Amino acid sequence: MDALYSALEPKLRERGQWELFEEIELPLCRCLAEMELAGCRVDSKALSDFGGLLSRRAEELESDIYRLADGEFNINSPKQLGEVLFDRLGLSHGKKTKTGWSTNADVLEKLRGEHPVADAVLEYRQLTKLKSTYADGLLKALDPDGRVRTSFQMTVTATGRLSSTEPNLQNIPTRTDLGSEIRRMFVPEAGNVLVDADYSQIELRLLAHISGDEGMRAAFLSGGDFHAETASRVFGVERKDVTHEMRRRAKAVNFGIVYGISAFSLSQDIGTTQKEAKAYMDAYFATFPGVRAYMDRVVEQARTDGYVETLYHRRRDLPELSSSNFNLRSFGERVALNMPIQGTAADVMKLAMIAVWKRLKAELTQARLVLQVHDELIVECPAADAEKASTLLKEEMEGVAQLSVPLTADAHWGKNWLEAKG
DNA sequence: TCGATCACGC
DNA sequence: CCCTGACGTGATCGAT
Repeated sequence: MDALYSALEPKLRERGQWELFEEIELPLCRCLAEMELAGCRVDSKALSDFGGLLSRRAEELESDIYRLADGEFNINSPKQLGEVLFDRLGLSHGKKTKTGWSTNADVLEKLRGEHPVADAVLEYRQLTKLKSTYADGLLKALDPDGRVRTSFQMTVTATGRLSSTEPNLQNIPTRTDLGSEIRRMFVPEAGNVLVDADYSQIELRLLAHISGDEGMRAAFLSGGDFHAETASRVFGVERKDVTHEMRRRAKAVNFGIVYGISAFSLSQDIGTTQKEAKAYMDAYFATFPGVRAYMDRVVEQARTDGYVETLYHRRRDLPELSSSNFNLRSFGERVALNMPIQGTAADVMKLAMIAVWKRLKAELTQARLVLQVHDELIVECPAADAEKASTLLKEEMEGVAQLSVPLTADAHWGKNWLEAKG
């Protein structure tokens, strides 16, 4: 230990990362260890019943697909599926992969009007994914005491996020009604509840803070619906005249900006022409000029330094920026834009976890942190402590960093993870 | 065993 | 014009 400290401490200090180590990474270790040890209780009966339901429905779809395709084949093989769809049935193909025509969800959705088998395959894919990865996967990982225990990795991601393996509890379905049923099967011990608290728009708030863009800061300070506020400013209409479609498009632009999106991908996202998507991006940058200035600044700085860093000095090296390969260089630029935002969000969440963990130890000894999903924390506690735990989570998550825009978190509780999501 | 494809999360 | 959204994990296929 002494040898490691004497070798590594000066290196960290030189890079301005000693505080990152002492105040974030090191104290987080114990917190994560306790979370891993606590695990999450799963209703195994409900899970295995659900698995049975999925199997039966997948089997029905399987025979539908064989009938519609006029022959049997391995639906799980993209190669065989592609041959059936594009060679035998002659359906129109979209983009290519390295090995043939793509059969991904994007492509199948476009084929919906062309042949009923597309819809059947989409549904088949959803069911078999839920069955194999979640129903079977979680049952396989179940410990004898009825709890699943993930492993949180601190040294895997390039941005400072955690990752979760064996089982991955950071990608439990939420998007579809059928998929989110899996969350209903994450339950507390008898007499307990699950409390779920999540940051609202943390990455966009950090973009507003870090870029210092006045318009974007004002949109958050107004306390309203941020995507609708964005739409109002970008489309130049009164807040009350923002349509559902305008909000949807503004949301897609907000989302894409954080990742360094192109006009092409944005147009794919919102279903417009590339020209129209570019017009939205231009309007966005005209509305929030500080964001564009920040993006130019961060890429320029990254080219000079060879790395980017978060507010807490977590660093990512970017050798890609000096590549002669256009695609690789472009990738480096997108990473330079995204890492400081995503990474600072990860830093903030880690600080919040440490703060929550300390206060729970002092004030709610029966409560324990059980999961983290990037912008969301889940605590299991006695039902009688639900209100206190919710308040504690909200206070610590919101108070952990002082930004030039409000940092807000919402907390709910329930008798399972789905309910606790609120 | 491993790369490719696909699909789930944020 | 290049070619096209960050970060992850896991199941499955199929070539080796």
